[in-house]
Amino acid sequence: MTTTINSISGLKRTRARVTVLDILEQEKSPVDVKKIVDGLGKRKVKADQATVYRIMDAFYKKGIVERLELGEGKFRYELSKRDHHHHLVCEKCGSIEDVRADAIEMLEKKLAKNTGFNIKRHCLEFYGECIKCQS
Amino acid sequence: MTTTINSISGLKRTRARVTVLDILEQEKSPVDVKKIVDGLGKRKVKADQATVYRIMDAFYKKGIVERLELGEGKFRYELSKRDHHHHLVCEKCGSIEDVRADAIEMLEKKLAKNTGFNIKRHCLEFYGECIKCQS
DNA sequence: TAAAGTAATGCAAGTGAGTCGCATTTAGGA
DNA sequence: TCCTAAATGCGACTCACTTGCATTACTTTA
Repeated sequence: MTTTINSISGLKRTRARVTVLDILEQEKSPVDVKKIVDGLGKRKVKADQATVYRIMDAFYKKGIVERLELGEGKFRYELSKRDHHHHLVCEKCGSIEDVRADAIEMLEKKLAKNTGFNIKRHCLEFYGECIKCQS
Repeated sequence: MTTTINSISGLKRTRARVTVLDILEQEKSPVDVKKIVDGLGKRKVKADQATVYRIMDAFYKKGIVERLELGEGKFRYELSKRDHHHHLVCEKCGSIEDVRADAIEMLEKKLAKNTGFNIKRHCLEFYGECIKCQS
């Protein structure tokens, strides 16, 4: 299934935006803005970095992408998938694997009930060493 | 219980560092570097921001403080407490409450077993609306 | 308690991520 | 095809954080 801008009203279907979506679809790991700008360049689509920041911001606000902070002091983005998931971040090689953790949803409900806090989303990431780096 | 630098070998006990620890003890919520610099100023301890960044980095590497990214594009710090906890971040007023979520530890063990990933730490934060802001 | 050596700091400049204002271009509806 | 709001490019700017280097000040040891 490919993500299209048409499916989200309010955003014009520009060359840059379409190509950004394409880049996000190719990538299995969350990407930063720099990588997106590079990816656009490779595809002969020139777009200023300010434009890319604005695109990512628009996509984020529309819920088209998720925005992650992985302890690097910058944001990474990935397409919002239907299956909510989290990440295993290797602190040695920087690889990022997806991982499901359904138990969180229940925990979230419980916490909301106990604290009265209206929890809308959460962020759960695991850091350590991937299998390759353990050898 | 007060945190002391003596208890962690390898760091000199300077005025700035002692005062930073004091500031962290006073604060219930995780603080950013700006607030620490301000806090030092209020206590008549002048310290350059570069120094504060170096102090926080040293504390973080020694495990004296935890370093958090709460979706703001900057880091916050809090004293490493014996009881591991997470945060409820209000997206309206910015308040940050502590919350325990022991279930995570079990989940982490399970994930490590299933994936082969050597998980060393995790980051779990909840975002939404606090009770006050719900009125 | 003074000297010495190393770690910490101040200062100033630099980097990198992200933002903003404004003039120009373009998508897409009339 | 025309018109207009939305999107973009460009340049300058902010903000978090870092670095190099000269100076200061802990702490050890004599």
